[in-house]
Amino acid sequence: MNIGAAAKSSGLSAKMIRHYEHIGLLKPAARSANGYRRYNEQSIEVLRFIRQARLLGFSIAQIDAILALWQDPKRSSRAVKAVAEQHLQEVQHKMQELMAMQSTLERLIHACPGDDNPRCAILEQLSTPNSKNNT
Amino acid sequence: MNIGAAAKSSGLSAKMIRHYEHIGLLKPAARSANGYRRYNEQSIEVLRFIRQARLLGFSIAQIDAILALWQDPKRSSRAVKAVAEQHLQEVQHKMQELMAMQSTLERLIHACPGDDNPRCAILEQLSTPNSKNNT
DNA sequence: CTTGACCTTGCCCTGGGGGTAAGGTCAATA
DNA sequence: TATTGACCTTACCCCCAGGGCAAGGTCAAG
Repeated sequence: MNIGAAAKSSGLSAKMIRHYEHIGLLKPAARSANGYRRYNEQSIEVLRFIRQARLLGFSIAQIDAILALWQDPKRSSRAVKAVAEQHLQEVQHKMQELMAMQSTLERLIHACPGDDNPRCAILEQLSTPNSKNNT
Repeated sequence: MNIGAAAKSSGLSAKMIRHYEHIGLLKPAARSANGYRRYNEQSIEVLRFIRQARLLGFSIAQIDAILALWQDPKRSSRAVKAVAEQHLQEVQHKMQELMAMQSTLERLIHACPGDDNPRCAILEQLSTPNSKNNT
């Protein structure tokens, strides 16, 4: 399997696969006589694993850790869980930031008439930095 | 006022102020005889405006648009509202992605024993790409 | 006169790749 | 046989929104 087929089969792009190899997330792929990267079923499984982890929002560094655990038969599920919990906390932190933005934005949008007049609650809030962004 | 005082007074960093000038979000600041950037009360207001908008998550491009509207007495609040609504949609879109990640992560973390054994629901999910990520 | 706090520009770094260039390879087709 | 088109290779710059650091200029106080 060349990189295109590996990409199609894993759901990653060829660019991502090369990138992951370049930054050390993947071991350098074996090469054919013509220099093409070669992939087998085992490497496809790894690529799919990475794709699933990316879809869940894990960072490359976290995937590096989880991947090592995955391939370590002496791992503890505790170690895996710890990475996932850390990622969950990051996700929840970002969600809270977004929720705060959302509620402020909704309030401002509601308070802005949205007509032909220049008067606009959004601009007024942005130009008065002393308020406390309540909902 | 030099850039350090302007930074302190606006809540931005000096680096951000230079960056905003470099990318054209800010008009080039006036310079003192020694080459230092000079800021007055008007420019501080602009910097504060930008900071408030960044805190709400607006992109630089969006701030560029809102800033132009802010300084245009013939603006319509409709135009401002449109930018805010677009940003709100982006925020909500990201929130939905994060919420999907969150529920899947919570489910997997719950299903992972977190003990000394290698068996781990998280790894099992990541290595089986055919599931549909239900809550 | 020197120290320390400013300021200047310029360059590389972050994450996670996308886009494109310039060129090599391979199988099928005219 | 020649050529076309789909692959593959490396290498470079780009995105966002700056952070960090270097090397050097400037200014006021001690």
